[in-house]
Formats: sequence, structure tokens, C-alpha cells
Amino acid sequence: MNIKQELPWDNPRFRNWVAVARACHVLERTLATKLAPLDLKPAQLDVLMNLYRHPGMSQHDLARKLLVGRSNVTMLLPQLEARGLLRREGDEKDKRVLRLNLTEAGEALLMRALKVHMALIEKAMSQSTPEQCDMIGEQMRKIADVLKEA
Amino acid sequence: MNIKQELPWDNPRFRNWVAVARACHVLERTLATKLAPLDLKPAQLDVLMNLYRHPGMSQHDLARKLLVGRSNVTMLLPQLEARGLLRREGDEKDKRVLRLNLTEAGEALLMRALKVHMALIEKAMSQSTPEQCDMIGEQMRKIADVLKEA
DNA sequence: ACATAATAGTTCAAACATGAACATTAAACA
DNA sequence: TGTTTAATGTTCATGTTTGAACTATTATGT
Repeated sequence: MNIKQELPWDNPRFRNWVAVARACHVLERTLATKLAPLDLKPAQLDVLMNLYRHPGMSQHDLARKLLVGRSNVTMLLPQLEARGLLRREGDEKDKRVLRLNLTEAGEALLMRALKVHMALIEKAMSQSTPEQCDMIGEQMRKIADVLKEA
Repeated sequence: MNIKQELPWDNPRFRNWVAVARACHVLERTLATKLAPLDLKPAQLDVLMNLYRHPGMSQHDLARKLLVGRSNVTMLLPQLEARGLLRREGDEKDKRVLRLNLTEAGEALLMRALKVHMALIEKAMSQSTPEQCDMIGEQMRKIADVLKEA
């Protein structure tokens, strides 16, 4: 009885997930270097993307979207605000929350950064057929759902 | 002409990759909390896994496997070595390199951690058929390959 | 109304990752 | 051989991420 037969590396699910994690890691690192000329980190791009899609969202909502702690958002925003990329305005009804919105400059920088991001993703995903690509997305959304309940 | 038609969010490749990144992020965070009882971080588990599969590897090789800088490995290893989970021994032929090996304790802890990791991956990937799972792994390996050349 | 809970955001210290500069050793080559 | 170039690992300064404690505000329950 060979103990290696029970090891995760012989399990297809394990090996394939490791491949997913590696691909993510590599793409993230590549994105970081490609974004450097814009003086933008991947985490900051994530902020801009979320504010573009959800104008007026609160810091708490942003933190949940980013899968990150609230304190992280607190530390992240002042840099972007100082660069004039976004505004933080107190909510009228609830004086606890700050509403976040992109400025024109923020939107402009986002568009430039999205070109870079998009080109990278194109390069990565263009190796799959549209059907494969959609299937991957579908499975990944299922995974995120089932793990959030854990 | 609606500008939104040209936005990445309408591009299937973009949306599907975002799903991949989110799934990775969620699984990583979940793994971190599930490993906490073993006093082990995901990055440390990665080290143990690599040393198990490649006994006697150098720190430089480990850094490349982990997709991480050499200095990161230098900072990471002393904690694990102090806990008696691995040994660092100078190479006889090349006095620059340190050979890394798991101890018995390191191997034992790895096995316990792998159970946790495996269970999580099973939960995530069990939603895909074996064929889908293999296809995902195959595409992800392609992505990692094509991006490493960038 | 009042006391208690929960929520939004901040602060702070500790853990962590990163990249550049460095020391030591090995390889290339003249 | 002797000099230059490259590789391994460390150190250090910098920036990032995290979680716990804190303030201020709103919701809940009696």
C-alpha cells in the first residue's frame, strides 16, 4: 500500500485547482508590472472599477466587494483621493457613511488602466474557445458562491 | 453610440476572468481561516508542499516555484525552521546554496494541513464534472505558460 | 424615552511582501 | 592564472494588509 496514492497531487481536482491558483498569481503579478507606468496597483484599480460600476457606494460596501477588511479601505482611499481620482462625501441621512464617487480624472485613469487589464486578459483567455471561457466563468461563480456560505 | 458597449464588463472574457480571480481570492481567504488552528498560513503551506515534492531544493528554486522574490523566502523560512518543520543545510559542492528538507514534524504537519486544503478544494471543485475540472486545469496551465513569456 | 445592540469608519501595532543594495562564492573568459 | 560576470542568499527600508480596540451614529427592544 503506497501512501502516495492517497496524496492530493494524484487527485485531479487538487492538481487542477493548483493550476487555477498559479494562473491567477501570474496574471496578478503581470498586471502589477503593466500598471506601473500609470502609477497604479492592482488593488487600486479594483477600487476604481468598483466605484465606476457602483457610484455612491459606501466604504463598507466597497470593502465587501473587494473581499477585504474595512481598515484596508480606509488606508487605501486617501492616496486616491489626494490624487483627485475620487471624492468622499458624507451621506445626508446616515452621518456614519461616506459616499464614494469617481472624479473625471479618476474615470479617465480607469479607462487607461482598463485597456491594460483588458489586453492582458485577452491574451490569457484567448486560448480558450468562447464555450470553454463561459464554462470556466460559470464554474468559478459557483465556487465563490459555495465558499461564501462556509 | 453607447460607450458602455465597449466596456470590459460586456466582454465575456473579462467577466469570466473576474470570476476566476474572485474564486481564487475567496478560496485563499477561506483556507487561511481553516488553517489558523494549525498555526499555518497559506504561504507557509505552499513552502511545505514544495519541499515535500522537491526535497533538497534550494531557496532560489523555491522562490521561483512560489512565484515570489528570494528575499521573501529568506524572511519566510526562519519561522518554519525555528518550529522544527524544516532543515537548511549548506550544499557541499556549491557553498552559496542552502538545501531545504522537511523534518518529520514538518511532514506530519503538512499531512494535517493537506487534509484541510484538500477538503476545501473538494468542496469547491465538486460542482464541476471531471471533464469540466480537467478542462479548467488545462486552460489555466496554458494561461500560466503564455503569461510567463510576457 | 432610555438602555442596549449593531453599524460605519478610523487608528494603531504587528505581520507580511517587495525590491534594491550588499557579501560571498562560482563560472566565464582573457 | 587573474579579472570580470553571474548566481545565491541576506539585509534593510518601504509600502501593504490585517485584526483588534476605539469613536460616533443609528437601530432595536423594553
